[in-house]
Amino acid sequence: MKGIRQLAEHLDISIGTVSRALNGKPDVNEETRRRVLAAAEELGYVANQSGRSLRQGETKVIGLMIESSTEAVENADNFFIGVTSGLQSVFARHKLDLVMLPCPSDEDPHEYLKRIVARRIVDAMIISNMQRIDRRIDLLSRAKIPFIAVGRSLSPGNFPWIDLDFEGVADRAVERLVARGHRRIAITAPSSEVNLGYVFLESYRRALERRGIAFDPSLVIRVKSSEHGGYQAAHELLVLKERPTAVILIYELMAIGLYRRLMESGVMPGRDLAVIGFRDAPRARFLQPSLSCFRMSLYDLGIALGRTLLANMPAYRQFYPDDGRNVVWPLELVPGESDAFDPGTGEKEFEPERLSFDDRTVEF
Amino acid sequence: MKGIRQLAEHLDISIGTVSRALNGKPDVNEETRRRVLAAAEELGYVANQSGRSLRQGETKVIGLMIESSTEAVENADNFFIGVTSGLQSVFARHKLDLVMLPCPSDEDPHEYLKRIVARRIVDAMIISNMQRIDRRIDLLSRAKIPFIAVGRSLSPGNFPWIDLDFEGVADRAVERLVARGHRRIAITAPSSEVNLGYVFLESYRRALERRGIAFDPSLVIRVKSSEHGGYQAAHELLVLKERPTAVILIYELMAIGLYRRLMESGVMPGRDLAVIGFRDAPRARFLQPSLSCFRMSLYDLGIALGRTLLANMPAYRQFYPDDGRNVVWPLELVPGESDAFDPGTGEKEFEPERLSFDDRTVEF
DNA sequence: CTGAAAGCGCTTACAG
DNA sequence: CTGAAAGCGCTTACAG
Repeated sequence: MKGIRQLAEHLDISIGTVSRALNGKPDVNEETRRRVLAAAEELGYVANQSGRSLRQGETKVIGLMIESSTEAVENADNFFIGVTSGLQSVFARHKLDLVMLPCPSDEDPHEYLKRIVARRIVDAMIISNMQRIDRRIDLLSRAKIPFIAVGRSLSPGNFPWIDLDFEGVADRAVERLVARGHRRIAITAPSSEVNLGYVFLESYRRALERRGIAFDPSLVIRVKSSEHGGYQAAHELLVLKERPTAVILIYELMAIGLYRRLMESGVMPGRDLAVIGFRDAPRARFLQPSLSCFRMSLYDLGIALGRTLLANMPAYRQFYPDDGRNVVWPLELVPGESDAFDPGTGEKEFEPERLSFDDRTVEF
Repeated sequence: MKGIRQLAEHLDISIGTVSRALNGKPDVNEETRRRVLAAAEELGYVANQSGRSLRQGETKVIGLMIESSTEAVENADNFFIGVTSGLQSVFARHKLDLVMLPCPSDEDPHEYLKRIVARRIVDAMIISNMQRIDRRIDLLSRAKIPFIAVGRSLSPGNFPWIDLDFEGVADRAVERLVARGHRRIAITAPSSEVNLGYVFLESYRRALERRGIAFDPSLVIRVKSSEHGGYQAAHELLVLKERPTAVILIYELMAIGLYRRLMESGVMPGRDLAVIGFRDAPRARFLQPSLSCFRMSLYDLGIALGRTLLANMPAYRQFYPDDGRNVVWPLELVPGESDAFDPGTGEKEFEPERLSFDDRTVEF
């Protein structure tokens, strides 16, 4: 089966009628529609997207830009594939397809996006990994391509975004640690210009301030946002002259590297150092002792992103009258054992289970 | 800037000449070309892809289908993002763009692919997660869409694929373990119909046979190919009446869950049970004791996939005369500490470093 | 309810 | 070397 013309000839009707039948237009005889649908199904006809797009001026495709730099990939930890399901469940209602657009690591993200946008491959974009100043916002605004950003940016202009509640995370983490008596609380921060690093650090600083604790720049450990960065962060903590009694991590995977480096030095998270992680990545769930961290539903975030994006597209706005913009997405604390260390007594508050390899419960 | 017409009017020449200049056709005055290129750059003109595709009958887009079922996602562990870089480096030479097409988890992968193919969104496909019988092969062959599969399948017909060397992995793992005196060697296998499970299991069976060891079905542990599956696998190993002394894992992330469950029972990999893992996932690198496993370059695999795919596309075949099909991709053994256990003496061969939390090297 | 025709933005024989 | 024109496969006013 080639095109609509062949299908029309096969049915001995005009292509216009075939098109109308296929697209559910009301002014088609039901019997005709039935025949058309049956023939299309039988012959496996599906409209060529280029033809449709050219005529309609829209592609029915929405792009999710993914940075494939090593660091971004490490961080992602399936963040995007998780969000994807939620996005698709929204888009499916409107027969919109989602494609993930990986920016080659040797190409400038701005140039890549420019090319994709100019070629009109997609009707709208979802961008993430927002930088402190992110020129992509200006690019998309000028090109009048609807978009939504996963994350805020200092770049001027109003634009729709949804960001994680870094303020809430930092505040609750500090609150929890201070309640246990911690005063020297370190924090990790990304070494790049990614905006969330600034937001998180500023939130941490304010959380300390609210509790009358002076901000100490030496307790801000700048490392790559990766497992290896976590390893490095632990190393830097261990060599600090005045060591902190607690550390708050950014990025889900840092905890794994941090644990490893600490344990190499015989420092046990939750016993010798309180650790609070960020998002509970699937990988991190297997850490021992269990990590106190924050949880969110990637699926629900995907739905919110999808709805907010569509609410910003003229053709779909009507379906999402209540979906505005600029949501701060809450995360829920998942208490674990990693922050049980009490700096006052120098002891942990409770005995984490199954810590020692000698605590055998099955004879082998 | 809208279309080529506006650009042509601005330059006061015909759209045909603009098109030829932009597309590097030889029959264009160099001065004219220079002017066209400059104006396009200045006005930010890029050809509308739908127009091109419709006229040329090709989209210059290659799709990488991704299954977003929970299990597939868990397994992926950034496998695809790793391969993506290699693919893009090949495609970039031909101005081909790569898009990742995530199949919604509630949609049948076959139907999804059918829709994508029929809509002519891509010129060629890369498919993976091959099933024992995989109807997508037939679908793509019939539709005459060039494709390459990451993985073999029993489905009939010749088709290009590249698969990992499961035979080599199984054989070297068994060889290594047998050399250390193991006779009861368990293996994990996926509980699904994914073809690599069958290939791996058969390879393991033959590897045992070559060394005169009887195949024992009770030593085949069927679990989900995920961290949690690894956890379950360890559990099943622990309750076996006649316990194995070694286990070979499939899928990169299983090791993490397996380690956890073993340690909960005081069973130390490398000391009480020999463990050999599959691919050295970034996550698994942080395991203690270090995992003996197999390594490969995802980037190089991506390049090979890209070249082999293009060698199967009429328009690009000429550039890749030497790239055939059906490569079995080798993996390299990375010896670790996890298979140091000697079943004869019941002792490990060497003391894995930094195993005990009491082996402190830094005072805290 | 249906058909004939225009036209979306391109590329490419073809004529000059 | 350039321009005018055809046509890729659709959808959609428009006429009947």
